[in-house]
Amino acid sequence: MTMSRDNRDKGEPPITLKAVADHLHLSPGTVSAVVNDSPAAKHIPQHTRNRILAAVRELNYQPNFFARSLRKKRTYTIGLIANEIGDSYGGSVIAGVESYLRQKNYFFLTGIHRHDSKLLETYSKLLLQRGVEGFITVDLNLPHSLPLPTVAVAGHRHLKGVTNIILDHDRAARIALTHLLELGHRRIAFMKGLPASADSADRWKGICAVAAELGLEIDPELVVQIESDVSSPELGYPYAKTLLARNKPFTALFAYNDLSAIGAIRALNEAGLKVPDDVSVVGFDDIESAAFNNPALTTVRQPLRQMGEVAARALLEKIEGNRDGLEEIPIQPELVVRKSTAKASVELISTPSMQLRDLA
Amino acid sequence: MTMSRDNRDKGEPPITLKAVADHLHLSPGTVSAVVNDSPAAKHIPQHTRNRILAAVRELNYQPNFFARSLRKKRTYTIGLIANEIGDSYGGSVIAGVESYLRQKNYFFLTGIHRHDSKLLETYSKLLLQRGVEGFITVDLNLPHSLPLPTVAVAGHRHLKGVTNIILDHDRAARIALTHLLELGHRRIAFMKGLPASADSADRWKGICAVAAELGLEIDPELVVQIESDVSSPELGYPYAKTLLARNKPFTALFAYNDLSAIGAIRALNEAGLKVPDDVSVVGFDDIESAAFNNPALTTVRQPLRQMGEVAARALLEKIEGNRDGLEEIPIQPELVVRKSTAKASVELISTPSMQLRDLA
DNA sequence: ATTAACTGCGGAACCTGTTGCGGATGAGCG
DNA sequence: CGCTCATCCGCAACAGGTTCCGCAGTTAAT
Repeated sequence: MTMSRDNRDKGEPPITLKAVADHLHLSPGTVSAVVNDSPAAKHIPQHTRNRILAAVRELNYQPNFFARSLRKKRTYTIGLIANEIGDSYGGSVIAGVESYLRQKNYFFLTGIHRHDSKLLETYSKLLLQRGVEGFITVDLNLPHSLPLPTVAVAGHRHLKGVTNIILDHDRAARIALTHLLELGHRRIAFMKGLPASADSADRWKGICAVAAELGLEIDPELVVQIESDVSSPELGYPYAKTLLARNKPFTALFAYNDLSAIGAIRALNEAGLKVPDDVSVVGFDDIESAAFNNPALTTVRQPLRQMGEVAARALLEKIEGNRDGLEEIPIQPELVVRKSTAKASVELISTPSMQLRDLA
Repeated sequence: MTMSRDNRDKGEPPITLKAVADHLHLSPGTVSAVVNDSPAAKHIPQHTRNRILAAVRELNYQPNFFARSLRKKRTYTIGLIANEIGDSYGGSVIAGVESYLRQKNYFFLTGIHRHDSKLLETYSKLLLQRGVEGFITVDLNLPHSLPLPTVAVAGHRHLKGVTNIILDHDRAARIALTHLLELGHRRIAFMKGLPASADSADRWKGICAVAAELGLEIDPELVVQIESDVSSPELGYPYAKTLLARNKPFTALFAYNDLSAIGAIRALNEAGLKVPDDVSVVGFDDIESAAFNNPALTTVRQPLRQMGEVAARALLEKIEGNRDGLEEIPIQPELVVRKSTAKASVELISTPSMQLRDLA
């Protein structure tokens, strides 16, 4: 019944360095030197090397990772601190990190804090104990710098030893707003992101700067602040409702991200407004479902996966080069025009589209 | 310029057990016993314990994880082998795993194989070297069992020592087909999943069995086999086109999963068919974007996050209890009726809806 | 008054590799 | 033949904990 497998206790004992050495009537030190091709092996003749390498293969010797780490103080492991692992933003970035680390034979341990700042502290301690050699944070404003090389994806604070991977939010605002202006939109509504989301402040600053430059006035009544912290389109739905309830006409909406754009479209449809006929909607990120939303979303693309790869590469350079590296790595966004934006209809500007809803 | 931080070489030396012991004029062994509250500490009086614990706090002693692992042969780490980390299916399961492991102070290392079977072998070796104590696989048919306790999410092979977490595909087929039949659908098209996806075979078996039982005939011409391996709605789009090209009328489509359903809806729309007016579509999984698709997707919900949690719990029980555990843990699906299914229109059955397209 | 049992803790071995130092061996040279 | 030097490799310390054994000293039981 309780037939224990006892993989830990019984079974063939693993092949240790000593076992290989005994097998060859050599000392562990010699075998170690050859296996690692260390400077100490300078004077080991080829003949002996071959014998050792053959035995290593024959016995299928696998060095004990922990013994090695203990001695060398290298773990080839980094800590990845993110808000969530299953959402489309974090998931894409993490996939990028993973694929770069894989090439370099590194692994990562995750600390998923779900915006709980206490968890953040706990995690950084736990990961430190586990010997990570650096950190990557995703969509997080670090309250203070960490005691190891760090790369922050979408981090904005300038902290000692932290490299920020940041999108060019000015350009992002410029391409999105120019697109909407060219389509004839003047009354544009905006969503501001959750303050806990690292990009929120900069993205908004970019929008304000570019709007001023382009002569576009931002009506405070057409701006809503997102307050909830979910990573589903539920993120945009209630705030679009709020916007509609203000009864101020608008012909376009620049959402905080794709999720909130999709939720907003749902709310607009429910109010009897068609996208893009009555209202154009622009998203942000270009997550996978953006292209397959109905209507397909016009959005500002962030190369999320690539940002993950760049972050991983920058971190390994800091770790292995033992240098501080760049303080900032800019990433260029790109406008992807799909079906959720169209020419502003003139009538709707004079006859506020809101009234359609009021009649219904 | 090249001011090296050298966190690894310089800086205060970390507090070791020996440092604490010296500070207290005790031996490392004694301190260790108290810190771990081990049986050896049975005879250590409270007074001494307090002294030790106070010093530990005061000096902020953090045991070296690697030294500990080396000696105890426990790592509190598991290996997670999945196809992809950033997609909505894998991401949700992984989020569930993470949240359970977190509570138990375990971590996980990932092996993302992207359906490359060589990578799978490489990964299981690498993870083994890194001392993982068990494996969780996600959406993968293991070719052979692994030398450690394993839990397979959506695994179907019966292998020694492997616990499968599987959805009740019979029930899944029953609730979906019953729903469609009740709406009057008789000509139902199906998508079969990629053979590399672990659920494909069982899901199809369930559909065939239940269809037979309910007296529904499956027309082979209304069945398409998915052959591509992407995790975006692109997964369904071309296959829905194929289906349409066969020119066989159908009033409903049971897609392989939500992604393929969303892609299929796009293809149907492009062919001039309205969902659900002309064709009803049922998805599978209930990923986050299903609810916010337009039309909102009727789908068979798999509690993915919960499946991840259950997998993690089952694995830790196997590891810590040193038992084989259950061979199978069934999970119940649930039908979520939204807006992509509706009554079959009678005319469309007699006048095949395909002809609408042919006229256009 | 022995003896046994218990208390409190030190010492040493062990886990598995890595590394600096130096010993042994043989060849070359004067 | 003795000396030097290069070659090849073993030894032992070390990384930081864990755990078993057992020594003293004290207390309780016989």
